[in-house]
Amino acid sequence: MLDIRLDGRSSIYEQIYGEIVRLISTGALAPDEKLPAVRETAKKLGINPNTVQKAYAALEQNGLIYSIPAKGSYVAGGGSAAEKIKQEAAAALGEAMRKAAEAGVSRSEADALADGIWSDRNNNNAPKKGRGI
Amino acid sequence: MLDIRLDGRSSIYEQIYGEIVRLISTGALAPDEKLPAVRETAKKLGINPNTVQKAYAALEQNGLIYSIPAKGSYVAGGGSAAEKIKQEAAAALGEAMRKAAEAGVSRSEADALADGIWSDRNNNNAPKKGRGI
DNA sequence: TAACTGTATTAGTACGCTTAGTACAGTTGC
DNA sequence: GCAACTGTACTAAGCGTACTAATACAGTTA
Repeated sequence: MLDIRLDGRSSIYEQIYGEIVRLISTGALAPDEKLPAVRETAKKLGINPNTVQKAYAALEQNGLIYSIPAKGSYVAGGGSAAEKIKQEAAAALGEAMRKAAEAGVSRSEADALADGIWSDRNNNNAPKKGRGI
Repeated sequence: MLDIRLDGRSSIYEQIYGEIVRLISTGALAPDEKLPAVRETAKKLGINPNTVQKAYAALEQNGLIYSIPAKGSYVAGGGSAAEKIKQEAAAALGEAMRKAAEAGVSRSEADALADGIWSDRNNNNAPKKGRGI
């Protein structure tokens, strides 16, 4: 399930955290779906179970998963996990916009960037506002 | 010149780095203007000169300033420093947009965020594109 | 020559990441 | 009931890195 390559770009537990976040946000992990066990993941990746447990604990602390002792860890139900991830991403986006504006990036330049991200062919949700961003 | 408060939000040299970046991007430090000496800044802040030197070295490595041994450190000329800062901010903005889109943030939601940042009263540069963002 | 400049070296300290070992309590399936 | 699984907790150690400091060096300037 987890497709994690232990390259050195960040710490192991952060990679596990990010990979699970990605799987949740893309829908690959559905709400209330069971995550692989701590020991199983550790064995598959050839790392210490404590490292995986650290990632799971961080996920639970952020409300993205919930764990039941002696049963397993599960994706937070009701879509709340994906919603939290989305809210955090939106907050980070706002912060990046603020810094960009401070550095002199104009709105039309931000427009051009967004054009490349939210390309028209995939823009199938949420109606446009009158004047645009 | 440098208005730096050594609060614990980040390391000292990073705060010095960020403060100089801010001064350059806002135009408070003009191209080819001389920066305060390493020892002078260190003395004013009550820290070790090496800490200031580390910030200056990072700034030079990123092309934002240039240093001449035994003379001083200067803001990169021709506006290239401010341009670099702007480019980096734009790159960071694009990355935040990519992550936000992956997490499910719609374009109209990004629109709303941008409305709060690039508010109309300050939008005095760069013409709008037809369709917006 | 004296006072300044940036630069380099070395070292101490602190912190984070990871591993390892051990243990506990609860659930599940036979 | 028992064995095998589950998450959880704790301590200890090794390792690498980040940060800061103390010191010394070499070059420029007046």
